[in-house]
Amino acid sequence: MPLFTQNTAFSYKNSTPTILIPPSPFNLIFSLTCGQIFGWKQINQGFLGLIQNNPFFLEQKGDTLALLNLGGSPLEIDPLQKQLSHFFRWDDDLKKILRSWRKDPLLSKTAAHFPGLRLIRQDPWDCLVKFLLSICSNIPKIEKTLIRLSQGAESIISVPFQDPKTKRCFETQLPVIPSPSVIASIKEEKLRSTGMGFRASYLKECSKQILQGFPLNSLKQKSYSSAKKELMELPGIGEKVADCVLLFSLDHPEAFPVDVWMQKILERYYFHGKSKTPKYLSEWGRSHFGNFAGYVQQYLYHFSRSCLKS
DNA sequence: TCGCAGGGCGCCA
DNA sequence: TGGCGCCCTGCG
Repeated sequence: MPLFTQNTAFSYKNSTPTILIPPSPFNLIFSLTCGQIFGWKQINQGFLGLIQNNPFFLEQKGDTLALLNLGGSPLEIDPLQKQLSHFFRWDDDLKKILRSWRKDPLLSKTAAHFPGLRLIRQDPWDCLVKFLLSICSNIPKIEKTLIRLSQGAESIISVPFQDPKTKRCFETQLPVIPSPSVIASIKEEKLRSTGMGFRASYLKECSKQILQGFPLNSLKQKSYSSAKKELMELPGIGEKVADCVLLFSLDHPEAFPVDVWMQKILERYYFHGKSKTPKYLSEWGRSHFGNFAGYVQQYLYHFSRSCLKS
């Protein structure tokens, strides 16, 4: 059985949203579609997804953010504001970060392309699982696997939704990542049958190690290099996945994940087309761009994928 | 039918 | 240290 099911179809138009004033600059669409997070469903200009396993519908209208809490229990505005602020890293001074890019023509260009793109602070276990599944994969495939995994673990959340334009009602399924203890108890063959293939052994072994006391959450308090070293001792976590988990969930905004898209744009614009290894580029990125190299990475990554496909 | 892909790993030179 | 094949799956 799903953990949570609404009795009546949720209609955005007939519901009263909570209005929040996000800091400027902030852009919901860029922040949720730039590739740093999986599992959010875009419905017209809004998004349906989970924050700390509670379902929300978010829609930005100019300088305000309309938010509908689709969870069972009502939430008060102050804790909600804090939750959103934490999730979207509204505590980062993005204006200051962007000002420091002025001397770099490429960064200035990307900042103009995606105004208000913010890093998101995800749950560490959630983030680790999703980036483990991203190894040699793509977003549609990852999302299918997440649905099957949470269906198998009976942790899926179903939200009936009425499209405000077409009036059509449909059920949206939002996958909740099963806990390490649940995943560790699932047979590897069953994990494989969700479509994750060879990643199943990585996921199961990571779950076991976390159950045995691997201090995932406390890596926030460690230095970037020692946190990364520890993370890479987990099976299936290499340079790139470790940097993604550090950047998107463990409060290390200096992390600089380098995948094929980042490699392409960095070699082209900073190394005159000369070939460099991902490890070299990741270290270069951190030392060249400094404490908030992760923001540079996200803007360059999104720019590379959106504008340099050819 | 086959090659490929938003890595990681183990093997080998 | 770097190059290579393999790992699952889905897609063109």
